[in-house]
Amino acid sequence: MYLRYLEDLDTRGQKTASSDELAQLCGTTPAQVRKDLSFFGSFGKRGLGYPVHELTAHLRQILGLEREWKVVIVGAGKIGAALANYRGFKQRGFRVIGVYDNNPEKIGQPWGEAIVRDIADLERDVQQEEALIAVLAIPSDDAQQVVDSVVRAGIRAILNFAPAQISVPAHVSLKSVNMAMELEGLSFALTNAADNKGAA
Amino acid sequence: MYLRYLEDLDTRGQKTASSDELAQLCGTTPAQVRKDLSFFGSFGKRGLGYPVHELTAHLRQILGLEREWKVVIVGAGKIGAALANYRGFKQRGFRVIGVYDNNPEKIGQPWGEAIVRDIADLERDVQQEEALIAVLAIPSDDAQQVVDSVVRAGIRAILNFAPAQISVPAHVSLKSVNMAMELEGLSFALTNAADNKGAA
DNA sequence: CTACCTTTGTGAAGTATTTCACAAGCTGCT
DNA sequence: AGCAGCTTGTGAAATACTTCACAAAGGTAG
Repeated sequence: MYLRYLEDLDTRGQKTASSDELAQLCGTTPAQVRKDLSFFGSFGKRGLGYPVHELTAHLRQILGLEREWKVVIVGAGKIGAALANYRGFKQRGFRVIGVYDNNPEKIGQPWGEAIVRDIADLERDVQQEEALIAVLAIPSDDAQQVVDSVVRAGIRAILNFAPAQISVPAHVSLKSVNMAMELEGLSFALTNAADNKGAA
Repeated sequence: MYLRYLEDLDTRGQKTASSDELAQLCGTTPAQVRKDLSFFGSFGKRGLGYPVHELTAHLRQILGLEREWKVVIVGAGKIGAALANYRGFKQRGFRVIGVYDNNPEKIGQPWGEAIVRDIADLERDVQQEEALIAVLAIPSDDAQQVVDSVVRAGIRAILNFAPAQISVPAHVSLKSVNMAMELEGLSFALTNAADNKGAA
């Protein structure tokens, strides 16, 4: 989160930013900003604040965004399309090396810059290309099966959009995004609106 | 999260579930499950576990899913399409009353069951229909402006997919989903893979 | 060079969350 | 009915996270 706002500031040519300023941008507190950043090192100058450009570079390194990550997208539906189109990925060093689906009508169709491939080739391609990240945008029923397959092929991290609980071995990182659950969280907030506060 | 798995169990006809079982499904601990549920009441039977069907009903009520929520989707791009198509919403009581865009080529086009409307009508429609939830799937630059507009019109909760920091008055709930940030989290996990564990 | 203003980095204090552990309660079996 | 085997609900302990508050620096103006 800090990285995003620091990049904005950097683009605008701002040289330094205080913990106070970052806190306001990120919707947190100055003390929080300082504690967070100090976990990774001592980047600021007392009396001045944090050097914007330098700190973005540090954060990029910490997050591992200096290198290029090869990503496969599984599922050529609407969510897959939204992701493949998302130019933020390329900018951040996430290169989509393939889009896969099991629907014969979709396989072979052009799709942005790429062509939808047969999910049967997924495991082989991941292994050959040494892709490390997979994005799952497929129905829940198929999710675990695909996960097992890409894990066999050497995937190390999975971003899951299927509303299903998925299990992975310890060496694989998993993050799930469930849109229905997000909306339900809002429903809860509205229903119990007594102490309702706007949150980020 | 509990609700999702309880519904699964209910569909499969399971009558009761222990905190142990729920914990395994949800990737947490039995003590956590019991503490969480006990916050809202005493639903379980000692020696038996939690009555699946009854508990789902309780949770739905707690989450405010008994009623219907009117939702507007702003942005008729890929993400908007993914959301409008998502049948999970209807099932959960979220009724999409309109899809809006500012692109003249899209306005008037059929779109699933609906027709894309002019974003200029958004504020009026929200007010007339008394929609309380807005989903934002638009470019970052326009986000805050649209937020201000729908807030004026009476919106009470916003689910934001634009990678922008948005501010809302205290009586409006806001949830943001940022896909680039999710991937960056995975990048961090892979980079610092020393103590890398699979997480939900 | 000194006085003064600003802002970091960080122990300590204060909150919040998670886990432990066990009494109390339910069911079924003999 | 009494016992045995589970499982909840919950104070207390342990752990994690956030906020406070202030010494230590860096900068600036005179």
